[in-house]
Amino acid sequence: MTTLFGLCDCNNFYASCERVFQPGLNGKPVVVLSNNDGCVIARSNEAKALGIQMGTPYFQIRDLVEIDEVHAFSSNYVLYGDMSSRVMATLAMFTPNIEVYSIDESFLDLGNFYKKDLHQYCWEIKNIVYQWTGIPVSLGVAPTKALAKVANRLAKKSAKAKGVSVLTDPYHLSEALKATSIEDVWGVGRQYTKLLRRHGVNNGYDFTQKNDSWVKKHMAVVGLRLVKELRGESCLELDELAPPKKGICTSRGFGERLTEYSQIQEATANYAAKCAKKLRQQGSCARVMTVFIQTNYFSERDLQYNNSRTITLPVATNSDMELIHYASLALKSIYRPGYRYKKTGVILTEIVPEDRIQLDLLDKVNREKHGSIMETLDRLNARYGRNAVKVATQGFDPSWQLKCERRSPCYTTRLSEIPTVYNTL
DNA sequence: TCTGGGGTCCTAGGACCC
DNA sequence: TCTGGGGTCCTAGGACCC
Repeated sequence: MTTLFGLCDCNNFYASCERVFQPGLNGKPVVVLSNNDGCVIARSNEAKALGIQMGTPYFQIRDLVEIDEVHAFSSNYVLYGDMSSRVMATLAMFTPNIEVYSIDESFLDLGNFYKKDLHQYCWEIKNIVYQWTGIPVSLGVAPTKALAKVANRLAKKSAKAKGVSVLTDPYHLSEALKATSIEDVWGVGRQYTKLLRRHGVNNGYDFTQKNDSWVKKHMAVVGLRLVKELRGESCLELDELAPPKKGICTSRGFGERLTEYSQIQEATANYAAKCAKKLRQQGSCARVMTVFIQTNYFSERDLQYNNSRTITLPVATNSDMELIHYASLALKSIYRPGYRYKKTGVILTEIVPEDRIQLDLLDKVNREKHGSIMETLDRLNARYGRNAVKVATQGFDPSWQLKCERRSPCYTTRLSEIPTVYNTL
């Protein structure tokens, strides 16, 4: 059976989302900033043309923003998540099988579409997605996932392609690989680029000429799979159902440096609650929790302190109350006064389906009650907005909150301003 | 002053067991 | 004190992705 994959990628996704609701910014340089307005994580083509690099610290371009040369937005993940769902739902109409690979990318199974005029079909997809969502996309089509990545990159870069590139015949495929620098190949990061260049591999085509045992020796089985994919042998299937996550992490830098335990505890409680919500969304519970705290490692002036604490819970859980309780205990054991803290985080592992948790005979928690409280809480928050209802430990102190001075409104989802608080456990 | 956050997979090496 | 091999499990660390 011959395989054929499409890779659909939203162009400059976050920047495009912002522009959908401010069409006046079309044709102008737009950037989206990371949490805390730290650095640039998305750029419109015009911003790229100005030479703004991915990861540029915001303060280095602030002057341009202040004279309106560049339009900057704080990241608004609620908006991007919702726009993403719209794009993916539209794509799903064009193929029976789709793998949502990331917030802005999907693989499409086009295995049954060999007979179609693929070029024409891709244009249709691209146009409909734009018409229905306002998001411009690029499409690459090829016999394997790794080659679809190559095709997609070409679709975006080449002036001739204008956003669609179909690579099915061997000549086009090897030309495309020759035109792809080795560091632009999917799965080849900084370390492997150095290694491969040392061995005379400068582009995707050179890589396909290396023999299997050399690749296996230096890049393990992952590298071997990749090189086979680039030669046209499909090794990576389409994964339609995202498997449940094996680790869940919520961590963020604070808007300002914090020194007080109470402030850091409040932030940590909120991250624990966020993790609990992610667990409930995928129908799982977690048994092991790690809490960490860090000072600012960029600062040469500050005393540095990093520590973490991992605890195993008596029974796997996804309750806000319980996870906040243990997160506070863990934090208390590693918090030391006298430091200016920058960041904390909560990591959950040993994740199990919620209907298969091992109960403990000595368990004192009323799990049924916790379950129904969480269900009610999720319902209220879905209706009245994020954190309309929360555990008291999560508090009201804004000092740890993210800096996001340039956030756009959540145009597509509802938010409420009414806070209600309960406290239990 | 100001530098993101959240994941996956693989491997090597140590501890431990028979 | 020296003499072995083979298996499993766990952890830390490294590589990558968006």
